[in-house]
Amino acid sequence: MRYWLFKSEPATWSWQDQVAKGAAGEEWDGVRNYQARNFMREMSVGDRGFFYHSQSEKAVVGIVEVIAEAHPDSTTDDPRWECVDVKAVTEMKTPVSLAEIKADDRLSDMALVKNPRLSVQPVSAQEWRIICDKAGVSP
DNA sequence: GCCAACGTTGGC
DNA sequence: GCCAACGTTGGC
Repeated sequence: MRYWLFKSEPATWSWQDQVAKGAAGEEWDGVRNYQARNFMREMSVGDRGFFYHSQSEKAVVGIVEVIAEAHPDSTTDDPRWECVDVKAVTEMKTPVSLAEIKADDRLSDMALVKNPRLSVQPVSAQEWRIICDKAGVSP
């Protein structure tokens, strides 16, 4: 199983919206970036991902699970764009802020820090554990 | 609201 | 295939 991070503007698609979809989940549509799309193509059902709120909040707020592998993005006719489906799994007891992530030397290699514009990115098993620990949830 | 960084587009 | 222009993103 691999770990990922999904970034979303809460005004467009928030953690609360994701939770409201329940076990049925929702497609992670709207990605129009090749790097992000390629990461989604690498995902398998059962992979876990952090749900990150960009803009005003700038914090990891929850954990989602991949429930369908990459398929055409229903919001466009352009066959280049694909997306996976994810469902909400766990809400962070304590959201982990970007400032907190930047302040931790062990997390300095994260794409979130190095390439903040990449909307879907991989997370190492170690980074996963560290952030879950900060969030007060089990990995 | 501003600005820097980055990715994409289109002309050559 | 290169590069300039442009649009978008996201942190501050």
